[in-house]
Amino acid sequence: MSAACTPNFKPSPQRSTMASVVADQLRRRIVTGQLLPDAQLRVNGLAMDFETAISPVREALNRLSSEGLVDVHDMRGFFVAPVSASELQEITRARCLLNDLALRQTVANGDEHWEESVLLAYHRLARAPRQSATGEASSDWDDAHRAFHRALTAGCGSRFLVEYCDQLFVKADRYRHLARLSPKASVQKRNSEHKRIMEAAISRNADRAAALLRGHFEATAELFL
Amino acid sequence: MSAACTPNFKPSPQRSTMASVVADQLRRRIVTGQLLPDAQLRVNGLAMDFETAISPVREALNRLSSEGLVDVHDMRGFFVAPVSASELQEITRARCLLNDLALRQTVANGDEHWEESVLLAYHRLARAPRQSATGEASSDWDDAHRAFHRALTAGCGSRFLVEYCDQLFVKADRYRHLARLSPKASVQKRNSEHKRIMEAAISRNADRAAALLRGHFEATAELFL
DNA sequence: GATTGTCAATTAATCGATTATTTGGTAGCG
DNA sequence: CGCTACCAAATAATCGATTAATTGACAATC
Repeated sequence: MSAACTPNFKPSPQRSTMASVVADQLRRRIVTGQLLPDAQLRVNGLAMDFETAISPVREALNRLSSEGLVDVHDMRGFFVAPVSASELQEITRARCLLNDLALRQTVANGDEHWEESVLLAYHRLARAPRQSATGEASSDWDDAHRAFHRALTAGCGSRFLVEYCDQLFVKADRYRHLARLSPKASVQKRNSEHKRIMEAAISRNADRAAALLRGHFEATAELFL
Repeated sequence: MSAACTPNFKPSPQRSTMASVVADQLRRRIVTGQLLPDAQLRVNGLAMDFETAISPVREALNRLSSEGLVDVHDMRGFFVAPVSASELQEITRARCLLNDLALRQTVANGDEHWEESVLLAYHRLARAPRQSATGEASSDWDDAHRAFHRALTAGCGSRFLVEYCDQLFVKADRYRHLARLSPKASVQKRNSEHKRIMEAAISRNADRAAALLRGHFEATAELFL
């Protein structure tokens, strides 16, 4: 809000660096599958695409490397992180374990504010169009989806647990997008799953919420496998 | 092994980049408390220290930023991540939760190879001198300590869970080092704790191992608080 | 006296060029 | 025919210099 209202006392200096912009863009492209697994990320080409020099691109790639979306091989360059069925199974397993843990803590400890934030996040998700007019996946929906899952676990009291669940969400979301790109992909409406999860969580039914969430994760993984 | 035996067919090209070396060095300095929390990391100064240019230093700092050891503020530079009692409590809590989970999975699933690796890691830890002749903390001991804790959870079958436990270990280890630097620090011998944890784990007593591990984490946190 | 505006010094971010390394192809050799 | 050594093109890593932003000191104003 402040940014929009501030009448630019300082002559609007760059709000963010080129490196940050490039990192955000590349992260999105990797997660949405625009950049395919194992693709080599040539610093020169990317610098031309983004109309910038190579240093900011390298900085961006170095950030993504610690997030696990990009692999660095010293003196050989940067590559989009590979995918595999076994990794997806590991991700799904870890998601089940960690989200189960977080959700139970949350259901036990969550306050009114948590309840409201889950309800709000669900509302926004349900309202967001899943694909844009052109049939492309909507990044608004993606964001709302992520925010909903984050809200679910956010009341657990451990920001690290929330953070790890979120990281796993992003990794799993990449697989979801990749599955969607495959020709035999079947687009399924599954918003009712989110609704049931929300209702179980808010009514403090930990066992039911955890089971639903687990099913939700496994169904997502099935799309790819 | 292969590196040592190879008679340098290629004229020994650089095995690693400057950026990787700097990143490793800085990580160690931050974790051991040589670089104090909130300290500003001036790229120019670091480049002179490491006798290199600013680009590799910036690359290293960008990698560390995604690991949570360094904070980047666009256009304001890089800073050593701050510490706080509340963060340590969150770290400890998350460690207890995740290691408990991992340890129970491991005790249920771990095979012979896992047992042997834990025994070996303990042996190396017990043998490593805790401080060098000059009284400085030994990085060998630190490495062995980390390897031991990693080995404990490594049999759980989820590489992500192992990874997250390891990340939390590093964060907690920074607090341990910082506590050690304080004048009123009391150096305690606590290797017997590791021994008991190992024994409980190998004898597949999940409850006992988990309880000991929890106590171990909380005792470590107490040093700082 | 506190607040705001200006300016120089400092430092961050970016750039273009240079150096070092890998890769892929080809010739020489067993 | 397969293997190794060599070379040239491609590309990764690094460097030094340039540009852009912030910080802190100081002056002007309310």
